[in-house]
Amino acid sequence: METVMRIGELGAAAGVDIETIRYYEKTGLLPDPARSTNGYRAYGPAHLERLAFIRHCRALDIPLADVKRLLEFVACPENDCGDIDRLIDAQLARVRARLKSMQALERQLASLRGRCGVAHVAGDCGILHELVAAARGEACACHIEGLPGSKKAEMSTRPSVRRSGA
Amino acid sequence: METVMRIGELGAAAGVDIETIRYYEKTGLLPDPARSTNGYRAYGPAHLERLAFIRHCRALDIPLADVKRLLEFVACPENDCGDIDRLIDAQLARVRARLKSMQALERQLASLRGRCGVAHVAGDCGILHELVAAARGEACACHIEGLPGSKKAEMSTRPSVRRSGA
DNA sequence: GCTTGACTCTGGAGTGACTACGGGGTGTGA
DNA sequence: TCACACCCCGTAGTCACTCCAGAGTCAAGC
Repeated sequence: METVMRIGELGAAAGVDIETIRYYEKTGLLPDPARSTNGYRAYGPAHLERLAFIRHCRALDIPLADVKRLLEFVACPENDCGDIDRLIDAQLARVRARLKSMQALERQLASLRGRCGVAHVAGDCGILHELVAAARGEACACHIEGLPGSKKAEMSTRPSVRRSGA
Repeated sequence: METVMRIGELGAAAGVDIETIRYYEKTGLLPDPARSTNGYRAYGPAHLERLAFIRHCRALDIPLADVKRLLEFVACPENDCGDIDRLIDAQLARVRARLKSMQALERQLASLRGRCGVAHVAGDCGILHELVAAARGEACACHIEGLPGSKKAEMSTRPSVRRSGA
């Protein structure tokens, strides 16, 4: 059976960019594969399984450092798994906190968007007025209920953005 | 009136780290301030207002590039504000998409966590079993309803993590 | 006058998880 | 022989900060 794959095939099989695969290798998440005579990486099914595991964890937003720890548990099933519990708990807590602030965010933006329906001049734009007023600390529709970011809410002095995942 | 602030005072007034202020200056979001004879930055109330505006936008998870555009609208109120609408709409769409996937994520993790209650050995850990099975593409409790990351959901081949904001 | 400590300056590097690029080598079908 | 797709490697860029080293400034206390 020809279970040996080159990097492009592995990537296609797992739905992962080849640059990402090389990145995982470089950072020690994927073991160095064998090489064909021409120097091409030669992967087997074990690599595919491991890569799929990593991507599943990443889909769960588990940081690579934690994925690494989980992989160690997979490799050493005799270890105590209390750490796994704690790891997942911590991840769940992170996600829930983030979720809460995202929901607040959504309410704020939805409220903001309602301010400006028709095309006109920026000087009259309700959105812009609202943003400026909010920055001044005046009462604004989107800060009705002590939302994160109002000035120093419990969540973060440090908001964070990702570029749109599309 | 002594409305002139040094960077530390501005930071304290706006609740922003001074490194962040310098970063905003370097990237052109905040104009270069005047300097005292000793070379220290000297800020006025306009800087504080602008900084507060930026932070409010960032609390709404608006990327700095978009904040820059909003600031241009603030500076030129005679411009057409249709772009503001679109900008906020796009931001709202981003946030809603992200929210949806976060909710799915939360369900997945919560379901995962339920698999392993008592401390034992990793080889028997339900969480680990579930993760491995899911990576294999087998039916798993957390993928009941076509969630992102299952293999190539509409959302992203590219999950993304932030370190916990605490 | 000297020290201490808090504050400021600059430039540069590090973070996480990729993503992109440049310049080359390899393999295959026409 | 050629085009073209694939692969190699190393490096740099992305975003929004965050941290650091090494140096200068300034007021208060001794």
